[in-house]
Amino acid sequence: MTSADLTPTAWTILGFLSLHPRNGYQLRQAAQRSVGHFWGVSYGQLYPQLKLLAEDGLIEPDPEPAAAGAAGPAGGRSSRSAAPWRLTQRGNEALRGWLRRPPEPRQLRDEGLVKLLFSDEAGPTAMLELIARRRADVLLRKELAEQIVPGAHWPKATDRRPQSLLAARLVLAHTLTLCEAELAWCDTAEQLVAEHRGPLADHPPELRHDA
Amino acid sequence: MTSADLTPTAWTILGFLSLHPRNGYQLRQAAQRSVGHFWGVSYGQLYPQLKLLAEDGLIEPDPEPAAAGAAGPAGGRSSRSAAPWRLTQRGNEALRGWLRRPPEPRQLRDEGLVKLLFSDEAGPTAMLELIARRRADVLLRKELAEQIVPGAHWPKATDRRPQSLLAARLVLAHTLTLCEAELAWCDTAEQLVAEHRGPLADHPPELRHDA
DNA sequence: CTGAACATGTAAAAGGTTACATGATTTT
DNA sequence: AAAATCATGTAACCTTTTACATGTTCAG
Repeated sequence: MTSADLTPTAWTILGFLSLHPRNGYQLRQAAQRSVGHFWGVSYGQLYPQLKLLAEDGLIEPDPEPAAAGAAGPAGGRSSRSAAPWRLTQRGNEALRGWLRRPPEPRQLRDEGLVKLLFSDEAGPTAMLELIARRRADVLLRKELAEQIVPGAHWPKATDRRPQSLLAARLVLAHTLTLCEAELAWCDTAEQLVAEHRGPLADHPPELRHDA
Repeated sequence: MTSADLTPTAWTILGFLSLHPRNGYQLRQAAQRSVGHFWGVSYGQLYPQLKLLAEDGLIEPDPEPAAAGAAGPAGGRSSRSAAPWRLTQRGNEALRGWLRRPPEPRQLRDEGLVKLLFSDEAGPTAMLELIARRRADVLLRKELAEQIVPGAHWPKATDRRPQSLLAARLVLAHTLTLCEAELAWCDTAEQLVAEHRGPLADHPPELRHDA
């Protein structure tokens, strides 16, 4: 049970703790902010998983010797926040093992797209509504991502800071690229619906999407 | 319990049946092929849901009077296939109601991205591997999508065929657009990792991604 | 005749989300 | 003093996935 059996949520916890120690609340916040749109972490899983990880000896309470230096606006916890967790040696090893294994295939559940697929009979207005809603969602996602500047506010005193911030930048770029592509799709999609509404569309004779 | 309470899978079933009648097996195949990459439908859910939908009077066995016309390579069921289901009037109404309601927010679980985010310490090779794997996945997804021609092989005799095939085209375009964007990201990402590996990267002083 | 594809189901387990419940601390 | 934020947890529910189990039909 030492290394391979953890739940996806548990691995995420280890990952975030590998950047620096935090408590449960901070953990969920970090996850929410930085990977929320492609990796949900809910309280319901978080605390039980923390307990399990601690029992397995993969994480432990941080003695937090790092009260050093400037208690700047970012670096220091104000007076007393709850006990942060940190990775143990074994936790670190487990994390590295996980990172080396090939990732699970990505899973997407996009009800909006499904509705769109079936909306031929529902009419162009319904389609436009789905597209508009999607645009709004993507726009929001993109704006949230743009507020992220990879790595800022890393606690100064605490070590363990990754040598580079390349990874964070790559992930950020991924988000932005896909958001932009999806916005572009929204434009074309709206156009196509509009065109279709007008000339009543001659559609090619034989085709196939579902069989 | 008539209309609003169905599971996501059940709505998908209704959606596909609204295009034309099919049996469970065909249903799963259609779902797999056309929306598999953004909407999973597994056998474990499928048959129980079919039963429930039938009990609720939203679907019923198709009397299949449509043995008419050419028994071409595509149109006709060869000799005897299993009983197909079709939408009832109430099923159709329920479906339309669902289509009008705003969709659930899309949910993504992308372990590859999470691993990438934590792979700074794992090194450039690990990163490149993650990117390469992603490229392969996306490429496959794109190729599968390209084989789809919206609407072909719709059973000729059966009516209920949507007036347009616009919806299928939009969904297809969505898939292709996003695949291409992701492939472009793979290119840049690989480049960035390579650059980083070389000059040892001067990275800007203060930043922030997770806090 | 043999293997592939067709076809339908069940049971168990895993996992996640939501809602509920509670209390401390900090800010207004 | 009240409200917001911090903080930790539990329990029920809901779904999906996976594995198992079985039988038929069709093509080579």
